[in-house]
This record gives sequence, C-alpha cells and structure tokens, in this order.
Amino acid sequence: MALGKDYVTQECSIARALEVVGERWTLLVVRDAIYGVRRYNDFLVHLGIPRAVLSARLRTLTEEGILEKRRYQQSPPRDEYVVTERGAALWPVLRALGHWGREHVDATRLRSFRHADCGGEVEPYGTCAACGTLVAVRDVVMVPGPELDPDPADPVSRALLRPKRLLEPLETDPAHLAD
Amino acid sequence: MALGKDYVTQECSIARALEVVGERWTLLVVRDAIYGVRRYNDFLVHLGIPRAVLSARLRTLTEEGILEKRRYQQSPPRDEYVVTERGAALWPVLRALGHWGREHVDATRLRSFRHADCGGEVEPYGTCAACGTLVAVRDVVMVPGPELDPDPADPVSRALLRPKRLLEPLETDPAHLAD
DNA sequence: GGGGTCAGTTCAATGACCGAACCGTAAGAC
DNA sequence: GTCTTACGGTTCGGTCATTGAACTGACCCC
Repeated sequence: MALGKDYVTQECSIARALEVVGERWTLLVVRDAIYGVRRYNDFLVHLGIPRAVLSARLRTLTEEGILEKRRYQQSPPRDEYVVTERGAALWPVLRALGHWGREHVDATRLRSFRHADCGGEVEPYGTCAACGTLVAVRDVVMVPGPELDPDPADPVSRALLRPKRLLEPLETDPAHLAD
Repeated sequence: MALGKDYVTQECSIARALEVVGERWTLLVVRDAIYGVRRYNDFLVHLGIPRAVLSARLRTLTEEGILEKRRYQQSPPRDEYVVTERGAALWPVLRALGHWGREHVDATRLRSFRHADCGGEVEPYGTCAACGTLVAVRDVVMVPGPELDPDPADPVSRALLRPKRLLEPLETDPAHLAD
C-alpha cells in the first residue's frame, strides 16, 4: 500500500491484511498465481496489467513471501513466480470474493470449483457439498463454466478453458492445448 | 474503481467483486459499517480517512446498494449509512481477510468473534466451534481482545472496546460508555 | 547479421489520494 | 439577537500511483 500513511490508525487484522494485498491488481495477481500462472508474460497478457505495475507487484509479493521467485532455466536466465503457503492461504479470501461477485454483482457462472477427491462442488465456505470435508486449496479443481468465452485471445485464457487443479503450473504450450 | 479501464479483460467474478469493493478504503468502510458505525463523523475519526475520499466512498457504496442512506432526524437534517443485505454478504470476505492477517501478518489477537447463541468462537470458515452451525452475521458478537489499546483517542474505538453484536448500531454516546 | 522472445526499466501524462481550509445548516448558550 | 459548536459535507493545490508506449538487454535460432 503505502500512500502517505498506510492504514496507520487501524488496530485491526483486516487492515493489516489490506496493507499487504489491498493495492490495485494485487489480489488478481495472487488469483492467477493460484490458478497456476507463473511467468511474467503470462500474468501480463492474462491480466492486461501495465508492465511497470506488474513488476512492482511481483516484487512486493515476493518480498512479502506470498510468491517465491525461482529460476527454472539457466540460459537464457528465466524465473518463475510460485505461490508459497502464505500465498495459498489467501484462497479463502478469493473464494469469498468470487462468491460475493457471483451472488451480488453478476450472476453468470463463469467457473466452478470442485473437490478433486469426490467431484463435489466446493461451497462458499470451503466445504465439499458431496462429502462435507473442508477442501484444501491443492484439492480444488477449477472447472470452466458454459458462459465463459469459448475462444479467448490470449493463450493463458485458452489454457484455463480446461479443468485444472489449483496451484499446479499452467501449461500454455500449444502442443498440450491441441490434444 | 475506474482508472482508465477497470479490470476489463477479466472474465471472473473475483475481478467483478473487486471492481466494486477493490478501491482503497472501501472494504474498511464496509467493515466499520458492519461493526455498527453509521455516521459520517464516526467513520471519519475511526478510519482517519480524508473527508473527500470518505464522501466518495459513501456515495458509491450507496449507489452500489451496499449501504443505504437513511434520514434519522429532521432538524438538523442528518443521515446515517446502514449496511444492506448485499453489504452484510461481504462479511465472509472480511472474516477471511482478518483471519489471514492474524495468521500471516501479525499474530496479535485484537478481537475475536463469537456465536451469540452459544458463545462458541466463530472459526475461520464461519462455523461455530461449540455448536457447529454456520453463524450468520447478525448472530456474531465481536469481543475485544487483551492486546487492544485500552484507552484509544477516538470515541468510536472506545465504543468498540466492549462486546458488540454485529450490524447493530454503535453507541458512541458518552452516557452509555460510562456505565 | 537479422529477427524473435522474454523480462524487465524508463518516461511523460493522467488519475487518485492527501491534508487543510472553507461553507451552510441548525442547535444551544448567553 | 449574537456567539459558539457540531455535523456533514465541498473545494483546492500538492503529492503519489497508475497508465501506455517506447526502450533495453540478454539470449536463441536461422
């Protein structure tokens, strides 16, 4: 955050959280990271975010321990940004936001989330409708809904058209999208 | 939101939600409203927010149907801002944020939330630790913790030093604070 | 050497936010 | 009737953040 004073007078853990993830774009970067996006360029085209802002957000999210910068090839040197435990712990926040958006902003069902073990739908509060267990992030499968644009422009959106387990890296390689 | 384009490329209910409540200060205003703050001046002193920004947020939150402007006295004309159903539905988002802040930013336990019916603690996912039911916002009692400043400067923080049921109007009248 | 990809940085322009000052209505004190 | 205070704003100049476009640099392949 950091604009003059942050939420300085606030003795409140909600304000503390918002000081870390309350800036514009930040939660969308975390959402994408949880969806499996890891590369600078993939965040860029999927979010439509200005490059300078993306660089700034990736830097502060890394400093805050929400993402981890990790070299995945030496030549040319390439880094990827992977969600940490701390970042994955933001999943309930994103789920709650998404649920509110679907209920109170726009009713279209763009995606649904299912329990990988039993296929039951993950309910607003994070439990599985079928088996009742509290579903951990890594056991959630994102399933695209019928109202999603079937032919999006960017490769990341295209890769997200198929069911995908959260946290696992997103495969934008066209070879994988063909099969 | 509204800065150039909003999150325009985003086909996602999380982005939709953030277009409505993603601006700086917005979620803190909603939090205060759920805590029972209703008057312009009370928001002002409790948040330490610039007046112009508060006016703007109250206006857009009212337009979005998250708060409702309501005349509570005719002379002098005075309005209060009361959370609607739609606003109260943001409670799970705030609870999730607060939980993340407490777990991953600052471990101090500033406040806890309890089920009004049985006194059990409301868990991160909204259920009561004692009786297991999913606790609705209006059945939550906010209980101040020991690490909260015992003698805050503003009357709203002072009023929030005593246990308080969410959504009910906050009483900042000194007469009530004395007993 | 030329062209392409990726991951950034730099920069001028615009928009949002900040703090302080001002304003209008009305109540209550004197 | 005048003075003071409280409340709920608006206005304004300055600062900070965000934007989009252009540029950089490292590397690969042909």
